[in-house]
Amino acid sequence: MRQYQHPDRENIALTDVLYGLSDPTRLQIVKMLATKKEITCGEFCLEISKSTQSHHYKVLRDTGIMYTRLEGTQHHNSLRREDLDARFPNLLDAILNVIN
Amino acid sequence: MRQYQHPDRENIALTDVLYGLSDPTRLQIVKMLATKKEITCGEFCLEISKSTQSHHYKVLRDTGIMYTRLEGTQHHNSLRREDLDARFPNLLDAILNVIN
DNA sequence: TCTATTGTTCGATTATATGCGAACAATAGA
DNA sequence: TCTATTGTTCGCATATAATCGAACAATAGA
Repeated sequence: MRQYQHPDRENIALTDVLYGLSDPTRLQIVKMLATKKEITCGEFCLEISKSTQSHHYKVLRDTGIMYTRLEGTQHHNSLRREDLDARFPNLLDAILNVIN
Repeated sequence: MRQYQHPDRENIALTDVLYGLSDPTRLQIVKMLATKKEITCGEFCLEISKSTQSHHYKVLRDTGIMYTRLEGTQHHNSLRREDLDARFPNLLDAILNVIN
């Protein structure tokens, strides 16, 4: 693979984003993404198989939540905060601020 | 049936709410609920079968998004705005304010 | 008591989602 | 060139979701 297809900002759909965030593992990933500029896949330290991790990364990319930049063998992931804030003001903050 | 089981405020889970709102039909229902105090099932005027409607109502009740009050043969539905705002400040507003 | 109204539940079908191991692809570095 | 590292894709199994028609339950009103 050379590069990923990330949806343009205007093509990010609310229901897709809500779906993307409705899985506990993916919400956990997003919370971690919110704390740093970029995180590589390995740094998430998830206790699930690599293929399942890849599945969740793909969902997050496809729904427009996460951006993945390739550099060598590593994938640097970041939260698409500006795009999400522009499309859905306050949504991400409201979700990230929830105390469990 | 006599009455429905609605989750208590403290048992409403973020991922459940996000899942509940991630379906276009359910999001549409919630948007309508936000415009009135109560809406009966029939008043939603959805173009899907009654059984599918009931399924979505059940999801919205089970996830803590909607409250259903029985009165005669009609079910009066309302958005659990106070409970949702208390659990997840600004979340509902952020979602309802999205312009499509 | 009978009938219409309102909405749910049941049973089935089809579609999506989640999860895993194994195989694969791309790159970095020895 | 060979090997280790990083992460994806494939193929499959299982679970969950969405949808429908038909049957059912509860109530209101004639």
